[in-house]
Amino acid sequence: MKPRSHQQDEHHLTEQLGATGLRLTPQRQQVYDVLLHKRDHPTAEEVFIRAKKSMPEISHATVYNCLDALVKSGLARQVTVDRGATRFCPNMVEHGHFYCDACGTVFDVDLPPQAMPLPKGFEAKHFDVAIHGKCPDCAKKK
Amino acid sequence: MKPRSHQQDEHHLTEQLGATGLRLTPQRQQVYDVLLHKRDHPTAEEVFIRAKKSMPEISHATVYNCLDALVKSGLARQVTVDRGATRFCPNMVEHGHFYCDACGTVFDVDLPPQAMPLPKGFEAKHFDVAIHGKCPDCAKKK
DNA sequence: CGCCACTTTAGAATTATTCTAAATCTTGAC
DNA sequence: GTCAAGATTTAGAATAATTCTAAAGTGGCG
Repeated sequence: MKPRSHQQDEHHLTEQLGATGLRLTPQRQQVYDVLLHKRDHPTAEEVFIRAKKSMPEISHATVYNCLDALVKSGLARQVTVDRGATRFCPNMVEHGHFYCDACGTVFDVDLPPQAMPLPKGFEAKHFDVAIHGKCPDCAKKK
Repeated sequence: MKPRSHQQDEHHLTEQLGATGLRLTPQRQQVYDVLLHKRDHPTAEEVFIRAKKSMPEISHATVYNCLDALVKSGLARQVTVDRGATRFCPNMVEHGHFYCDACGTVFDVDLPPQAMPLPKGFEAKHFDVAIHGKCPDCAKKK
């Protein structure tokens, strides 16, 4: 993976947001940084808690707003693995999610290269693959 | 598809629930009937409203409880297509879901026959594929 | 400078789901 | 059959997740 300088990152963010008619704000930057920093598919609530550490005044609604902005402009994905809270992930490469029912960890998994065969007339914009089961560690412990 | 008599249905229900240590109750029967009757992937709330029509005393919590029971015993699937409410579907054949972002309809789509390639050690129990886009009707209208 | 559109904020409101405690029903042991 | 144990249902309260609202803040541009 190519490393990217902070300036390049910022430029990238501005570009992507701009293309959707949105601005780069300190809050959006911060929320995005949180996602990049620890890629453990945090919930909105977790992002809120982490973001507050370096930006204590940030509000709950802003985090939701920022996450929406990032998702809309293609900088993050929204991942739903179960009935609970929605999770977020900055990995934009086509991939699925494996949810371990035992420990709750969410893993990124590669998607098969060939596309999903859809009936004629359907226009797919986005695929969301969630796999439930046991991760190697928990499978062993069983 | 083979038609099944009501008695056979009931037997099937009892069997499936029994295997999970659950009983067949009138409420569970009713909730299952609702799912079978109109296969439009209703939310728990919608199931509740429909179930009340022929069983007015049924309670909110019971519908959730029954849906859980059906999902646990392999009689229904829980489908998450977006941030909103969870939906339910009695089609247990391996399939994915296409969600039309324009009209909100959820369609069942066949899944490619080959399995998802998982990294070594992972044990998959259940796949959940949600595809977002436009259904043929809405794609035309655009 | 000053307007206008975009954002953020705090907190209220809404929506979705789960919990609780009491009442009811089933089943199996006797 | 009768009774206790355990499962299930009920209404409503409680919690969790998300969205809305109104007011204040920010920034670029004529």
